[in-house]
Amino acid sequence: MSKSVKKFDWEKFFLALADRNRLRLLNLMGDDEICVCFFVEILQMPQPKVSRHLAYLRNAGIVESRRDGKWIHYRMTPPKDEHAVRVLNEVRKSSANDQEMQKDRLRLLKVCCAPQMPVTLQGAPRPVSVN
Amino acid sequence: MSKSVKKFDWEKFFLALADRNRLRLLNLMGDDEICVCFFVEILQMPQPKVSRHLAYLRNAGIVESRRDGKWIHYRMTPPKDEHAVRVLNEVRKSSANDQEMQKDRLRLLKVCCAPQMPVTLQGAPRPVSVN
DNA sequence: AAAACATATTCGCTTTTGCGAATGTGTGAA
DNA sequence: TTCACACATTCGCAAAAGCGAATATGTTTT
Repeated sequence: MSKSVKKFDWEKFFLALADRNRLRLLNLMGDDEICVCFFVEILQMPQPKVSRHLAYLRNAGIVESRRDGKWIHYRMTPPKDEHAVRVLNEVRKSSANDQEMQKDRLRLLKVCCAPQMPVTLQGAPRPVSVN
Repeated sequence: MSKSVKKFDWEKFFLALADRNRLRLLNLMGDDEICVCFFVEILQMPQPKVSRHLAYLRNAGIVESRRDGKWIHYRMTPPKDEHAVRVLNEVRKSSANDQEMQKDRLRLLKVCCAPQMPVTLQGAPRPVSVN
């Protein structure tokens, strides 16, 4: 058993990135921790769909989650492989140039900073960097 | 119509990379031009399978092909998006650390440099950098 | 304890992907 | 022109992915 650490699974990693929904989720996370309800609100997707895609990213080792009472926060986490880390950086840089991705981020900012958040988000914990 | 150039398709790009067969093909190409029969011989895969995966890579804008008499050579080509180019560079660097990928490259070297190539490759044009 | 809430998972279903087998296409040799 | 060769494409099927709907799980509120 040459190594106890399992080899990084590139297939799973790329498969996780091969979906626009998931790229949008990653884009929204950025350097922050965001709770699921925000994804649902911003991306206007049914909650199970969001959860499914987040699970996909989690299984690929791209994001981690943290429970906070009723809420669960997701954040990006550096993959086990250094090259994969750099791939993700490129993805993020690329998202910065993308029309729809920019819109998503703007929507997130607008929603979070609004004096009163939408009904569906009443009481939800805002992303940290927006506080 | 803000731009006449179509946006780079990240989904298709990552989907193309999300398959070990295709990663092995890319690894064998490296900086060279290689003809299909070599892929078939080295990877020990049925020819239609190899062609299908090569077509996948071609459609994603990752490789190009060139006809040379009966033979068709494939080579990597820089994607339209600069970030995608860097992603590919990381993939290649990562392959350099991979056990099976190394074996594949060794097999290629050994087969090409042998005084007499295997029967299935008699007369086939060797990859350039091996000449 | 029960109800309300945020999120995760399961269940059918449709669409897509990958495969081997068979067939098609373009090129050079006989 | 016929054949052989290198490669591409098509076909039918099995496996996997994505989806909405329904349901399950864990947490807080009442």
